Amino acid sequence: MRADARRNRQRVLDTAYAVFATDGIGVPIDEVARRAGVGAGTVYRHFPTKEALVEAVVRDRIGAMTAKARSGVDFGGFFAFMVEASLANRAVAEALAGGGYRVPADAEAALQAAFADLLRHAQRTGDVHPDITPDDLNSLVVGCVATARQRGDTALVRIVLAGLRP
Amino acid sequence: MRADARRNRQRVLDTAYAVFATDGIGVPIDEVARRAGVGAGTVYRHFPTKEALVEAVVRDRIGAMTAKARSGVDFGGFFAFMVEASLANRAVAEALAGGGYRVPADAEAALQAAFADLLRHAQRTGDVHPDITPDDLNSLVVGCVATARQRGDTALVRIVLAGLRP
DNA sequence: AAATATACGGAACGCTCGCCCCGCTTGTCG
DNA sequence: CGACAAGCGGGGCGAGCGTTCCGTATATTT
Repeated sequence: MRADARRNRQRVLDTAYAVFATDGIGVPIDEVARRAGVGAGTVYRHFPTKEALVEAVVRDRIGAMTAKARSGVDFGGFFAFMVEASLANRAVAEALAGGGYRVPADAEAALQAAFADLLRHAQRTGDVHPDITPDDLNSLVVGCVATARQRGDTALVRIVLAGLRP
Repeated sequence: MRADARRNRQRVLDTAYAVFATDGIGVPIDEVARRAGVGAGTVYRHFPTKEALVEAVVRDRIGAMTAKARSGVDFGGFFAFMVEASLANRAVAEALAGGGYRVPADAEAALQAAFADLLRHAQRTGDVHPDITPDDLNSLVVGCVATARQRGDTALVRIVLAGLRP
């Protein structure tokens, strides 16, 4: 691959990352191209569809979340981290909520598996009610993100965590 | 106003009510017109913009919620009712979440006032933690709706209500 | 029944946006 | 340096949607 091509690809990716985080997945590709200082055709040469570009960005973020879950944080801390990350990145919030674009299945599965491990541990130590399932958690994260987005803070995560106690 | 005009207006309103409830605010006006058995021009004669039509529908639903809040239900029951109503009516859920179209200010204010009264009472009787504010509630409803929509049930409302206890 | 205002349907317009195409530029390699 | 492939920009196409327009139809009034 030619050097300028690789450079442009990275520029597009970085720009898309920033733009999608701020303005969400709805921004036109032309706008991403403009801010990256390239033509729309260049974007489409590197990412065959808009969805492919979104997926590249979201996959990266979900991967970072999974890594965080494996880094030794506790359950509550990770829950708060996910909500904060979604608040800081609108594209992630929209993808998790299932609005149109989907999170790549394998990345989502890895995240959920990591989250489920944290949950199991928290249930063993008595911090979380034993009836809660991993599925419940995903829904709760979506709800907390919606709440946090509307308010601009994550204060209400505490309420949910309090409700999860045995 | 001519008799057929009044009839058509009602048909459009009823159809919009059903279509927006099922498919959300995103459905094209042409689709509403088609299902109502009228032309698009007829819709626009009775409702100058799409937003006006949406507002008419949403205002009605918010009004029904406010009436429910004044009907003597308790706090938890009303909270669950709001979430269920939003789950049953996608347009309401989207309007409350602030996605694009706005709830008419006066209708929203009336609902919030009614909800705040219920909250105060619940706090006096010791069912809800005294630090919770009416604003917190609105956010929580949005979050619970997002959760409920993703899962298709409202089981997780209990978790939030549990977290609200003193 | 004739006259008139009112309402109707749906084609058409303008705009946005995802995506494609093609003439030109630029990096790479002998 | 020269030839050639690889890459680039941005105008253009088609689809979807909100909104408008106007020739036709119908309710109302006398």
